[in-house]
Amino acid sequence: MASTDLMDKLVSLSKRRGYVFQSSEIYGGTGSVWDYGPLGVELKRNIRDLWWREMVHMRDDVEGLDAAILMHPRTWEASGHVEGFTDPLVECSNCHRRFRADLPEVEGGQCPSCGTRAAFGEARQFNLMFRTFMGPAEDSASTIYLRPETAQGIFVNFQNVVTASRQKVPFGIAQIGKAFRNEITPGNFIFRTREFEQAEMQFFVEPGTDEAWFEHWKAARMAFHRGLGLNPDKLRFHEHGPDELAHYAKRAYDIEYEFPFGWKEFEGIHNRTDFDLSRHQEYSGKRMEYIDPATNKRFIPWVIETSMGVDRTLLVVLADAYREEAVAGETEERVVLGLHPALAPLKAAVFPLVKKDGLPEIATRLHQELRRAAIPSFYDAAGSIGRRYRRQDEAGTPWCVTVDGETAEAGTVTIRDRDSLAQERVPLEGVAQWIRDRLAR
RNA sequence: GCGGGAGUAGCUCAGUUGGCUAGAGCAUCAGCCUUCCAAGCUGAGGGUCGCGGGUUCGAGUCCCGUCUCCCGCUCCA
Repeated sequence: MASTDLMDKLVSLSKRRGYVFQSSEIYGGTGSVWDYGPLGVELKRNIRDLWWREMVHMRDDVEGLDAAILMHPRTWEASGHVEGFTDPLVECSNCHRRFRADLPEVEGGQCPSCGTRAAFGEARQFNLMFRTFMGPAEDSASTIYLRPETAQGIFVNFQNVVTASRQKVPFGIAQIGKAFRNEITPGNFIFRTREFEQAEMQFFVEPGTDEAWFEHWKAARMAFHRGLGLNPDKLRFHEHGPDELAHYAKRAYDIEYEFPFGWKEFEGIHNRTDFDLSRHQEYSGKRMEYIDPATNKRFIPWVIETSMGVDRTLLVVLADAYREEAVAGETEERVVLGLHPALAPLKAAVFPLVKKDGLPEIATRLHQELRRAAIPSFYDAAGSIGRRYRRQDEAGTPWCVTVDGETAEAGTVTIRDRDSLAQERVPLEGVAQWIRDRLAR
């Protein structure tokens, strides 16, 4: 399948089935902002929940946090974002490309792209941070920012968490939340948006142990994505060269996925050194040192960060799951979202084979039972049985349970597998357990 | 912000040199049919043709303006 095609198909399927809608569509849409529909919100929750389970619940050395989006403005001076995210840019009058005003060539009056000795015009300020006002009075004293990354909420709470949780270094703090950036070039569906969600963890370590922990988290995070069932051939690491490193990073690896529009990062593992805590110590005047209770050694911890884009991961999951395949005896291909069952918005759909002979009643009861067993289920009696299977294929539902003529006599139903199309007869009262067993795998 | 492309139903589109009440397929909904993989039958809902102005007896169609989206340009999750 042609790759740009695939993106169009994903956008289209997302809207058709209720995964992703464009924001404010009735007003013509808002650039680079997207809403998650009924299935999308479930998929996103599942991604968050799996991440949280692995990063927080399954570990003794990571604590959770949910910090506010609005933070004291000094935070962003300390973090370097006021400086690093505000670039004076000039535009070449010949090729219309923009460049940082402080590039040597530009200062020398030559365009780095087309090489002409071009007129650059006035430098304009590009601020990548969203600005708003704290309090109703619009004066400069109350200007604050929407956080451009969630990490700072963790750093400013470092001492609070140490005290409250009684954790000892090495340990981490994890949180999931929204961040905002006025990207110059948003695009590619939900890949680069101006409002986005991060799932990130800052792991605090003693200086000198940072390299080992970096390797640990690098491996752990890749293992996580493989565990989601993603095609390993489409996953890889990319190490940042010296000129790619962010202002705070000593070493950085991206985890990249081969999207239809190329290999792109959807998670970063960064060695942030002691940059952030040191800067907060400097700017706030508060001690950011950690005192090892065993040795009384004092140090500002180094930080290994894992930062995953939730929306990007959702796009990875959709792109990786989408397939079209021929069905024996049919001209139409079927569209399947082969989502890992743990990610699938609906785990099961329940159908009466036909709308008579009491089949709908039995199916409805089973549907209710599944829901009570915490198995998200969907009841559908509309259209032919094949049509209903196909609808669930597109929704990514792994199992369809059909109540048929044998159900009343033999007490069994069929469970149809989304990927193999195979059907298995299972006792009516054993359906919930059958599904639970497979979800636990 | 700059350059290019595009806006007609949920989707894909048709709509003639301006001319009847703006259509089709798919999708959706209701009913019928149907005992396992989208294809049958009957019916229904859904459009101020992106928005505003102009020309005209008459504008989806022509003119002007405007908005939005998509694609490309020193950003990163």
